[in-house]
Amino acid sequence: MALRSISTQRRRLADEVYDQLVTAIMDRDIGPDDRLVQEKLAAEMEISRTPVREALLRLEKEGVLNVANSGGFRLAKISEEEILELYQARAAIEGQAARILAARQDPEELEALRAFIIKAETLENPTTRDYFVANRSIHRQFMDAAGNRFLLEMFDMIWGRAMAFHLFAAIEHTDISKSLGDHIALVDVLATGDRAQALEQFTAHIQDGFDLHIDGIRRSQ
Amino acid sequence: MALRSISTQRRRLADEVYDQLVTAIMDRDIGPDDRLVQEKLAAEMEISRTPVREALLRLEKEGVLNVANSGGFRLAKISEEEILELYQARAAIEGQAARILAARQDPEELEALRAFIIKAETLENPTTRDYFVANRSIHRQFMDAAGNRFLLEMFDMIWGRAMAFHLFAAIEHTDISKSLGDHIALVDVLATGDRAQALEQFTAHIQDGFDLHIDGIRRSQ
DNA sequence: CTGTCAAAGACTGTATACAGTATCCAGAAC
DNA sequence: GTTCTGGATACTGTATACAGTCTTTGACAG
Repeated sequence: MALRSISTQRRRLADEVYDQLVTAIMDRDIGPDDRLVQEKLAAEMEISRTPVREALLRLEKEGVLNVANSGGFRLAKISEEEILELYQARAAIEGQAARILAARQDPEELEALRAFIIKAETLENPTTRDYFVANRSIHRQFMDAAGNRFLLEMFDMIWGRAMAFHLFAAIEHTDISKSLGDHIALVDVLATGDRAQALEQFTAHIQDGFDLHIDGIRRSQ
Repeated sequence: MALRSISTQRRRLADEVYDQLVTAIMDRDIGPDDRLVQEKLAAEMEISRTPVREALLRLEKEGVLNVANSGGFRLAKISEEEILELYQARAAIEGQAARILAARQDPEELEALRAFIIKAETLENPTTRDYFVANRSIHRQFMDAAGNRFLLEMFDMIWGRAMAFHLFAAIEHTDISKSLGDHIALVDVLATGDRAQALEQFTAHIQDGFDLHIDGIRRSQ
């Protein structure tokens, strides 16, 4: 008998702090004007500075936070330029996953993807955030299926940063049914086995997202 | 006029430790059997445990180190499977950069790349490591030219990990002149402006690297 | 009113101390 | 001889203490 270890990885306080900060940022509890100071956060959370410091430095290395010149950390700003770069990076990562999946062309796998998409997009009265979460989970599922841990890691990095930057708050909640058609079409192109075409279509899909995004930003200004 | 800040970022002791560990790994001063213990390293470097801990945790998060079950950190092992994934990720990142460069098709930029390649490959009695470094710097130059900071970040992540894993030690020192032709040909395809073709050729170039690599590993066993 | 200098304050980085947990070993029990 | 069980050991995570640096502010000189 081989029992799995109960907790594969010890949970550190720093991880807890990290998670709390991330959700706080996503929930807009932390805004661009807030200054995050180690001592204050530690006091607030009733722990010592050490784990707080660790979490803050991690977020800084990930590009989510910047050191403020007067000490403390601030939310990093993102420019329109950087948004474009983020989408370009997405296209690179997810396009490659598409190539891999198209080359493999595993019918079972593709069927599972279809099922996943339909399930994920069955939302009642979805908010913008619901839509975002569903969209992300669908795209992540493609990545997961491709089975390359580095690509997956980069995917999470990109989307994590996007969330941190409230990047999708500007997106109008688009028609789900249209999007569903899009995602299913992505599976269809994988089924053809044409790698170049798969890449192209994924890239185009992401490009659509970008256009929508920029449009949303422009209109919200 | 926009003057750059003198010291963009304060240098922390942890960074120093990190760098030392990375070079030690690359120089094989740290092998797969060594156990890295915070206290011992700290004592050896005559500093406290805090910055050492920080550096070790960073390397762990980057996948270079693993926590050993008996405490301390060990070099992470990499499988042949993971090497493939690493190359796939490379293809994704660098292929996208190629698309960007081909789309831009800036003659000056391409000329600069050519010059860089020729300069970088002018090596006398190069060792395997010299070759590796030159190759890396050439590829990085392409990425740099593409001008996407996320792609560049991922590039560094991938190559950093590759170095940490001694991934290129197995590669026989191949004929530089052949490789030079290859790299110049990469610039040529960018000059045509054909994005799909550019992607294809970069991917093929990286595939060649992979084949060589696997071959090297197989032969060294 | 403006510019300069000094002192205070705020925060960080580093060191050290403390507590908890997992591992390993020795000796007892069978 | 093998297996179990304490206890010592080793190492980490967290807290706290200390020292240095950067910013800001206030007073004074021009």
